Amino acid sequence: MLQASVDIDTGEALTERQKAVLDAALRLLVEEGDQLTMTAVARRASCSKETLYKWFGDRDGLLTATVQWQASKVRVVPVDRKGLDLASLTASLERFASDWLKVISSDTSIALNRVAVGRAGPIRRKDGKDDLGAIVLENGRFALARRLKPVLEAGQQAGILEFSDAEAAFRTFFGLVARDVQIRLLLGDRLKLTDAGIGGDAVRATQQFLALYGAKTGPQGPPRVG
Amino acid sequence: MLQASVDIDTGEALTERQKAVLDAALRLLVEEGDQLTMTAVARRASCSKETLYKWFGDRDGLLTATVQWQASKVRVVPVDRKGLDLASLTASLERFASDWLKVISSDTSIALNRVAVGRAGPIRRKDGKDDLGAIVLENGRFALARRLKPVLEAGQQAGILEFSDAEAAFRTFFGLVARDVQIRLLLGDRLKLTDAGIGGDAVRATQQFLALYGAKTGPQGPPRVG
DNA sequence: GCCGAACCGTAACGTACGGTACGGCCCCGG
DNA sequence: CCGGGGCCGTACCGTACGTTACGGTTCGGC
Repeated sequence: MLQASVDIDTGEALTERQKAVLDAALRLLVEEGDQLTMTAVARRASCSKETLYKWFGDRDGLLTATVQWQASKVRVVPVDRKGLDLASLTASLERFASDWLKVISSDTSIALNRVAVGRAGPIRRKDGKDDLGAIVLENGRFALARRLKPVLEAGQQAGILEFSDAEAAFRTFFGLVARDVQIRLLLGDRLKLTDAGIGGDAVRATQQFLALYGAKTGPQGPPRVG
Repeated sequence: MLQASVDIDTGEALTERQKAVLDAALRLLVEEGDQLTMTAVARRASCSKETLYKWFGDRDGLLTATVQWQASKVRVVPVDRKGLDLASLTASLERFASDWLKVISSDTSIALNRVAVGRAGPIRRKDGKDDLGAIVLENGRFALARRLKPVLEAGQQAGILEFSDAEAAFRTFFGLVARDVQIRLLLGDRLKLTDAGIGGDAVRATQQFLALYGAKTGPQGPPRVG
């Protein structure tokens, strides 16, 4: 059968109607998890199953398009590397930490990660091509690394941070921020994250990271850890 | 219909034959992921489906019993709190970190977490009772906390560690050890963890943890972080 | 040796769901 | 006004799989 067009591109060429259908699928995914059916999507989106199959090929294509559609909705705010000092670096790191905690604790992220994890089994992908897990990883953890690493390197060049491996530094920051939150949420733990709690965690993680990677020769000593 | 006996107890009262069946199911789970069928389990275990249903009630019961069976296989090695010094505490923490990394990177753990995550959707469990996610969480992350917290508190009483909240300290250690490993593996990332790499990560995480929570008034200063 | 219980192997049933076909409606170019 | 393409709604098909039923076999107790 002919491949649907949205199977290959990055999901940019979508009509408004198609976006609405994918939004409906996304909402359904959040509500019902992986066992959403094509019939349910068609009913929720007020479209016919025939249209779904024409647009997205099969159930896999619909799922992939939905994940890519959600991924395309998160956009990056670049950080200016000019006039970087400890205060602005701290603020940036806290911002990253707070944003990341908000993302991984959101219903949408949890639902998407659930379906991607569930489909990442050993023998999936007969064509070996799409792979939801790779998409989620690319737009989650790796996207965060791409955004954060320039900040870390700028901090290094400004003499505020000290590390030999930016990747290792990033992964430490990642661990300090996320800790056990994501796996607990994915496993269904009723973990309540308030805005205040997220803010406090962001501050704590940032302070811990600075304590580990802050330059000892800087204008001031490493901040205390609470 | 009558409830099967193993549905309610902790999985202790299992015959050897039943254990063999669960081991077969476990192997199949690792190989094929969540889409293992009752027929496949019966064939692999050389037993009849009727027996499976008599013993475990339904597919859910078989899955639950399998997860509990695997959980019951990991046993705890208690740590002696006598004669605790920095060296022995460091060794203990490195041991915990190494063990934990080995666990979360094992095929069995990945497969079990996959199925538990996949089944932890919003509306699962009509009876609201079993919940694979809770079982995995209880025997994974929370079991680790129960084992590690006494060590941390012993370190605190020995004047080696300083913290006000043992739970927070544990979660930081957890984050420093696991970082992004588990979510990447669950999402299908081909992350290769060698024994040497695990050992190095355990040392690094332990040093970072001691740098953050080591008592500043101790016999020696906080160790340097590599 | 005989009986019943437990169990194996397999066939059969029912259902849910992915995927397809078809009739009808709307809209747009001619 | 007419024809065709795109889409909706729905009925339909095929299959996979959970679940049940049944005949045959083994085994422990008497």
